[in-house]
Amino acid sequence: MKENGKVTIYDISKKLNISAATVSRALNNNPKISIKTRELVFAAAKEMNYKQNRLAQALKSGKSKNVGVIVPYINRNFFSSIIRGIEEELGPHGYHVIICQTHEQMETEIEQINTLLNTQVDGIFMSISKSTNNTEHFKKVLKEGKCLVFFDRKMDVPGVSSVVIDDFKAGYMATSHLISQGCRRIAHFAGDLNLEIYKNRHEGYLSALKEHGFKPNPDYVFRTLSSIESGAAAARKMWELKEKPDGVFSASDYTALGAIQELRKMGVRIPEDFCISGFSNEPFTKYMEMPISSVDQTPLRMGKIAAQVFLEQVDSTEKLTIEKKVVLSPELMVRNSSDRSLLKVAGE
Amino acid sequence: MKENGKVTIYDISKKLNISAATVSRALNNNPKISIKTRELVFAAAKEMNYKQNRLAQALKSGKSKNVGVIVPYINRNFFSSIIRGIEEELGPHGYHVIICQTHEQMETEIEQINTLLNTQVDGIFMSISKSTNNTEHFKKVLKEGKCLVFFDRKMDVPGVSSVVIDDFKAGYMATSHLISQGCRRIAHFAGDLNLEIYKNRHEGYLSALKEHGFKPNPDYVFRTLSSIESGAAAARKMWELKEKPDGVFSASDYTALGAIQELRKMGVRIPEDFCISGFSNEPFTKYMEMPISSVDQTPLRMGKIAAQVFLEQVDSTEKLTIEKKVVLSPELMVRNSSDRSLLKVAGE
DNA sequence: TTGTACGCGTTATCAG
DNA sequence: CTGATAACGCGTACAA
Repeated sequence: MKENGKVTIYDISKKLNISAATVSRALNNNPKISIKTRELVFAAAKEMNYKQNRLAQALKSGKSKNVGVIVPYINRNFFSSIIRGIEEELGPHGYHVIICQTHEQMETEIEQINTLLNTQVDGIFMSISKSTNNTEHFKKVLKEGKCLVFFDRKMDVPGVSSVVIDDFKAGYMATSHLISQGCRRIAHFAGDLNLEIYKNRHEGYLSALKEHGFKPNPDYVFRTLSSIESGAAAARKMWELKEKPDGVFSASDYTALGAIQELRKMGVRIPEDFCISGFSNEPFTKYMEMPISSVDQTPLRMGKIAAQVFLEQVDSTEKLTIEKKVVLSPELMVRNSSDRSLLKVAGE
Repeated sequence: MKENGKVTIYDISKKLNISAATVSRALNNNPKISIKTRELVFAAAKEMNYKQNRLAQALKSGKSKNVGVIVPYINRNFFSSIIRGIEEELGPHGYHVIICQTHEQMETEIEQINTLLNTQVDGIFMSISKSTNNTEHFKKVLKEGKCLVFFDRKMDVPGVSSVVIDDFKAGYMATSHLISQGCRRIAHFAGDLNLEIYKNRHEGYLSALKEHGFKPNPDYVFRTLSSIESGAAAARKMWELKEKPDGVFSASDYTALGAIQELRKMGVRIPEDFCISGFSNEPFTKYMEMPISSVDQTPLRMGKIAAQVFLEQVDSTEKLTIEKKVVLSPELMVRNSSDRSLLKVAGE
């Protein structure tokens, strides 16, 4: 055994007095090799503690068996769950997952894409940053012949596949649910309406209102950030209205939480006086004493499906650029913050 | 521009009628190259949209500029925060982070290590799985001359650095805090005492009791899992005791949460009748209507420091195998579930 | 200051 | 079935 643990097929070939090419073939189970030689090689390989050098393999084949995943922040539950899905789907196929963060900055997003391409990844998965307003860097990925898959936050780029949830439907579902609970003046905490996902949630909200015969009231739509403070502020503004809402569909769980805290301070009873549904199914929503209804985006499934789309693409017969758009259905988790069905029974 | 975007230093050298070596040197800012040539090369490189192939570089240099991070599950807040810390510290140094999951299985842990070594990573960061009871695979990493750094869950292996928090101190702090709040019969939800971290928390708990003149009561120590159900079960068992505890230091936030829910059902007032502190500072603990006290393990910092340890190691003058043990101090986050200081004031 | 030649570890092609 | 040779893209002694 050599010092630094770097055993190559050459070392094996010398020991066995055969050529390195033969060793390589034996190791790769090439059919045109004698069983005897193969066994000899495997035995020697094991004995010498040989390991394939995937770097050399990659350089030769042009396939690194690495993929990059770019997200705003990896320690957000939603993103880390997606990454988990990708890893679990791709791992068994021999891929490694390289992670990158953008911190919501387009410049770093561009930089991350560049370094990933330098590293010769076989594909890139990503959720675009909030500040991204340009698609040049995405096109570059395609130009290099690499596969690109968007998840959740996407832009329309020809040739790029995407996996998202149906945000329109999610908004529609949540709002309809509130209506079914007896809410009549439903507000909306909208998030950044420049982002496709928030726009779609908003439209789903409007659609549900109209379909049930309610006239949307622009005063009921609040621009919010995804934070507790923003939710509290929105709640206060909401309560200054002449005709106070009796429910809200919030495009963020954090905003929903802030609103709940604020409304409680003001003595509003939930869900009796006011129903609320959040978005993302953040872990905390189900742990509260008053669990918060929320829309689950099934991130694990999202990651797995994104990975499957990638696999189809790379396995497919070469240059045929497929573009696949997968739209997943969200799941509404109804919890106490919007569930009036058990109110009368609860006589504790 | 070539078809597949694969521009090499050869393409540049041809275009400029110089040798590839000169191009390489110019690109690497080798001092012994004329400024004029350098500028010519840079201009051509930019124009031809040249990108360094890090794979080839890595094969040549023996340094891939990739590190692997192995954790049980990446979508646990604690782990994803550590990974974030590692990425943010290492990214600026040109490293990429490859993530792997063990699902708490030693066999997959071994496999992940092997494939990471095959990929020629420059180092491996990891938190060992619960079922790991053997150090052979760790030694193998060292034998290959790669740097290994444990974080949080570690084993003692000569030559391996580690970054952990002081679990003993954490247990001591939390327990002392409960005592300071007037608790006299303090229980402990212990987790898996075979794991070093839980053992240390338990010992910190015992130490605090003794130091304050309390005699530890074995009946007050409960073996628990890190789950809500386990916490509820422990609470019930606890309440069957003749002398009921009046506080608990839980080694897990989930267990603490389960206990709180169960105790409330039984009409126990928190923190008046019973104080509780959890562990990990999971996001949900601070969002509850009754925020839960918890020990913050400062995972972001932990990741950054682990990365720094790695950098010191690889930058150091070669084979000198350094072994660095960093022990971080935990931070106790005191919240309502164990804070009696404001009880009399609260007259709302 | 620049060019030549070689090697990193592997696989594919072409002979034999 | 097996061996020699080239090539993937880059960096670097050595020579000029």
